[in-house]
Amino acid sequence: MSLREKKAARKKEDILRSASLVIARNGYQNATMEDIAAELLMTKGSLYYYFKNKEELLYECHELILSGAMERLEALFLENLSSKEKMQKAIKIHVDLVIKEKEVFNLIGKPEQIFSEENIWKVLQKRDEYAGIFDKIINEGVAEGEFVIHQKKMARMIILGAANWVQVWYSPEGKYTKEEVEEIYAEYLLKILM
Amino acid sequence: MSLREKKAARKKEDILRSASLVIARNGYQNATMEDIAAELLMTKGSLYYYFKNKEELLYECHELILSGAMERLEALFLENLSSKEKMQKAIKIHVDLVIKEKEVFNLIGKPEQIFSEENIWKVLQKRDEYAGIFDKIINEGVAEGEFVIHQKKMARMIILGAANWVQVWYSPEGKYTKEEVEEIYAEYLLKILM
Amino acid sequence: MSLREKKAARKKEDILRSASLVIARNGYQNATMEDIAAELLMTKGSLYYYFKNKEELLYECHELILSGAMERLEALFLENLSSKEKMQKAIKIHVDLVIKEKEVFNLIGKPEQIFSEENIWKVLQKRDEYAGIFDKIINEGVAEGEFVIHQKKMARMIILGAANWVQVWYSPEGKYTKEEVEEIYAEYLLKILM
Amino acid sequence: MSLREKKAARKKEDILRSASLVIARNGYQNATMEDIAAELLMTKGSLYYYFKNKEELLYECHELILSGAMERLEALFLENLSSKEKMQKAIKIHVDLVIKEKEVFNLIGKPEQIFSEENIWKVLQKRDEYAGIFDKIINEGVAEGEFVIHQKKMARMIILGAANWVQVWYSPEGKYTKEEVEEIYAEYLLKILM
DNA sequence: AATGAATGAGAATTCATTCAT
DNA sequence: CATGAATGAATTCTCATTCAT
Repeated sequence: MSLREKKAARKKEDILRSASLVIARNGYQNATMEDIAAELLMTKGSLYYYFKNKEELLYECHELILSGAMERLEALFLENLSSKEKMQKAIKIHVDLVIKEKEVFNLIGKPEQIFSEENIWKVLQKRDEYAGIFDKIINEGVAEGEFVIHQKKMARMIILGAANWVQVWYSPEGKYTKEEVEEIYAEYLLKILM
Repeated sequence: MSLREKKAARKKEDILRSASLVIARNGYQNATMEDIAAELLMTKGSLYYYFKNKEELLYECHELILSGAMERLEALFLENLSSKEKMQKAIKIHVDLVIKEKEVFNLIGKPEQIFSEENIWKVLQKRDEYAGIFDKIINEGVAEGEFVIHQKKMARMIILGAANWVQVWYSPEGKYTKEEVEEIYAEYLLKILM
Repeated sequence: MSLREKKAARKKEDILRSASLVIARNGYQNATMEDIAAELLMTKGSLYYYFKNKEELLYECHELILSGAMERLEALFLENLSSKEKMQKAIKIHVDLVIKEKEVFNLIGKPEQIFSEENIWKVLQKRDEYAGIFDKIINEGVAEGEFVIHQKKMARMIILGAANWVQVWYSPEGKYTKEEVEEIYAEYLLKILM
Repeated sequence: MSLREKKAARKKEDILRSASLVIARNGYQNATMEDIAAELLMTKGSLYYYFKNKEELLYECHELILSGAMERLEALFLENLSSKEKMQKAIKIHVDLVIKEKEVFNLIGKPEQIFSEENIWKVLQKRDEYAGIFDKIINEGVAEGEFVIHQKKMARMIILGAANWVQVWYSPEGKYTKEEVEEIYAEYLLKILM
């Protein structure tokens, strides 16, 4: 990758980060290309130099954020952890993600309303991969007798669903710090698996 | 209430029901007044006879659905039930609601993006009242020693959050019936309180 | 057709007429929806009440103009005319059309640059039908020995092509009146068929 | 002309040739500077080193193509040909040009929609010069008794107009070769002058 | 000479909302 | 009451053009 290309790649990431921010603030539909550009002190025209259209921009946001989170999750398998510990850490990572990326993450919920044919299945696939990591932890835990649960998929849905909701009520000015929330969620949600 | 008023009130409810449907299908932003009217074989102009504007229409949808659910929840206190039983039934009612009203219910999540100043606090208030019923059950359960939990609010958030997420993945064509989902959720989520 | 519908149909025609005018003046690509609306003292938003989009609007322009001309051409077959006379009258009608509708007519030339998949073949079809009337006159004339020509299609192309070009140079302020042009074209182009 | 200048001049011609191609394919308005540059494996920014703007580029296309054609036409006067022969050859040259340069040539039709004040009259002038060659052949033919025609200008309009239209329908995959079309057009159009 | 990047002035289109009838 | 019609503000996207490097 040449210097030029590196620079361009960095710029693209900058844009994605700003976009995430604006989208998190206003919601996807309410975030206009103008808003996103303004955040970067650019003009909206310039965004189209880097991204073919708004959907593409969003798609790459989604990709960036989810990929980052997946890396963190996968790293858990390199450490020497019990399934319980793995799941607790995974929950914390997920809550962290949800709080930091708010809206962008939330849109995972109803991609059909946002993405077109060509992207939708890639989005769903990525989401499945992401969820798959949690499934893997649950399966391992069950296999090793650490977890006792029959409806494994359902348990995963509950865990991720509960954590996603944090986005809705959490505020840094609130009663709990992010770390406390992570801690409590990790503890309580683990109960479901026991 | 005169006959005329009664008729109007019934019409209003019809509209709200159609609106819920369309919004659940397409999402709030994607549901146009035209779509909503079309569902009722009306023209969009007519909607404005009954509702001041789109926000108002949505607000009343929200009101209608939540009020209905609250009635059902409150009825639980008239029966002679243990806290566990109450919570299980409450969860089932909530999951039922979430599945049936999908999007409309979901928008509870980010009212700031949709409602204006004047409505927002009323919406938040209603939501608090709704959540308050779950809090009440939890509090009673703790007082009576049925539940063992310290972070009571957080537990309630987890329960409602997890249940809200059902909206995202549930499909009537899927592996589980609505009743099975309700059953499993009620069972698993109760673990959090024990 | 109810009164309402008649009114709407008339309005649609008004719009088409204005659109033709503006398109004739500026060319299709340069004629903005705003321009077209302004000509009618409307706002561009209103145009979308009557036409789904710009292409649709243009398509109907095309349809209207060509249909009108075809009626006039077909009427020739009801009169008792020799093929020569028919062709002369047909040429006059065509020149009249070309002068009056300038650009709108011209765009027939390269519909691929303007119309999308769904409309293009309808446009081509219509164009073929139109040209078919000239073919019919030629064929009859040849059958009856009035015309002597081997490459019949080519002759028709020459006649219509030559007449289409009038659009480019004709000006009401110029040396010839419309009627004179029609007369001379009818006379000279007939030579090709003899 | 220095070596540098020669190189630049050659590059300019390359660009013009590519531009002609792209414009012929897509039409002037649809041909973006990007498209034209891409055809040459350049970036659009570079085009502005050679041409002031898009109009200028088009203007020079026009100039190049018409000048080339005029040279070929003028060469006819150096041969020892009858007026009939001259006109037939001229028609063939023109048809050849029309087929090869399609769109670029066609835009001669409505220069007002494309060129600005400063260029328009130069364009019109060039066009008149071009047409003037045909007029000259006609005048000579009439003077020498080879042609019999009163409305000489009109006859020229018919001849050029008919030939211009070839652009619209001709396809190399069609029934006739370019040479056959030229032959037939030359033969039939000559009838007008007799 | 060439290019990557940015810009800004439109253009088409959508849609909540209004209003006369 | 209901509707057809009109509006205008907002939004996405396009592209010729510019300019620092």
